[in-house]
Amino acid sequence: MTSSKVKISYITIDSARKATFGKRKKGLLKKASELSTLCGIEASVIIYSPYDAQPEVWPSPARAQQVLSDFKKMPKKDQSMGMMSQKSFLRQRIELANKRLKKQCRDNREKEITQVMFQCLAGQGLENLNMMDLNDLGWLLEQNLKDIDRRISMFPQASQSQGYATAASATMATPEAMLNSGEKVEVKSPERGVSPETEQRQQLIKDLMHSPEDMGLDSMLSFGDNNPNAFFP
Amino acid sequence: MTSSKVKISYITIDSARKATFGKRKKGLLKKASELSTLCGIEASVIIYSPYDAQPEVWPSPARAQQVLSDFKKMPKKDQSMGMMSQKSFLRQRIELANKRLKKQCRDNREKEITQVMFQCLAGQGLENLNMMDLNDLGWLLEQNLKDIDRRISMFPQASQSQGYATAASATMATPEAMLNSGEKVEVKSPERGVSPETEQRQQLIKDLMHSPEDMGLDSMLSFGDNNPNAFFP
DNA sequence: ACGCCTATCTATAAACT
DNA sequence: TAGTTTATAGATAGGCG
Repeated sequence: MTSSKVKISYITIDSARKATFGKRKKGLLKKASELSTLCGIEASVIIYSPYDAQPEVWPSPARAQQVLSDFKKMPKKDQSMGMMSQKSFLRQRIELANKRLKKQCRDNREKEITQVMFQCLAGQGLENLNMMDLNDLGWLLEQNLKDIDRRISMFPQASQSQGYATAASATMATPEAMLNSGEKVEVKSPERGVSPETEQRQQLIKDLMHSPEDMGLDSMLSFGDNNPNAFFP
Repeated sequence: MTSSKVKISYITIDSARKATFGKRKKGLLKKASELSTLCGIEASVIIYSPYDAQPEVWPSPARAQQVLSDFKKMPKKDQSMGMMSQKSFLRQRIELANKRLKKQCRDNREKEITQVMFQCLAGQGLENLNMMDLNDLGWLLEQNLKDIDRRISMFPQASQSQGYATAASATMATPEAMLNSGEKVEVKSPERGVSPETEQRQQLIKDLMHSPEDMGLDSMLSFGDNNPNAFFP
């Protein structure tokens, strides 16, 4: 059992080095988490080793990045002030956290509605949706249509063969109208049967989608930064 | 004398929290450095607290950033490979370190010569310059002149008086030529201290300077990541 | 190689200056 | 309030199964 004072220098024996690495990594992360908890501060540890495929990042890549970008965003004045009061420091952090939370909520909502949209495309109908969902769905469709229009307008001489895409945009370009008339009624009485409009639209959409799987429809319709690996792309 | 088992939860007493913070921060950084040394790995710790104006970043902002950007630059294949051998891991790191060193050398050389140029403008004359410096100075002047020409040509009716304030700060572009002569020797000892050549050159430059102490020449000539603000510009 | 154990070393909470 | 001391909790090196 450990007798010598443990010299801190590179361990040449592979197995011993790996063992030590495992233990000490664990210890370091624990210490970091304790410090963070005890003092209510933000901290981050990055360990980049050949033993792990990905670098170990505590508490998470996103948090680590956040700490940095938050700091960058802070007004110069605060940065140079000798020491913030604990209070203003915490307030600062709370504000930023709230901001992030809001953004997260927005993104989640967007993903949710995107799901709904695909369900509709798959023929689920809009009957079970409430007002808010319909509103958001409308918004989402609008955004997507704008995007489609923009893309179409990039072809200076759209030939007939692209006709369906154009038609799609032309036909669907009135999501507000869609929501304003027939749909709202449905919201009030969700139990009602499928309206003619809905069926018609479903058919239209199905017709419009020659082969939904082969083209990157996903990438065309999704937006926002869905990349969970933004930190290590 | 510590008796209780120390619950890990936010310390409400300000003074105690601050004291603990100081101790534990120190401990954490020590642990990190030990881990890094013992296992020959790259690690980084970021501590963002109201007690320090700047976030504490170990071993240095630049290193921290480097670890991340190095990783990003790695080919996908290596990232997904379960575990690199220690050897290839180290080779990878050495390559990247060398690359950085080369760039640093280039940048330093450029700054050196820029200094020389200003000395000349201040009337020091060219007597004390050796062949290499003269060559590089020539190159730098050429670059600056080209830049000036380019800028002038952007004014349809350029007046004479746009002058060299613009030119001075512009064009710090990468001179391939600079790499070819003396610099390569230094590359062989990556991460290490300042080589004799560099020292010699530093002396040369200092001799050329009116007042060596008033301008941060050292910081300009030194290698590695001495810039504490690089991470948080 | 992997996990468990325990003697020993290290970090640090609390007391004290 | 900050630095120093000291007793103890916690981390871990090396041994063993």
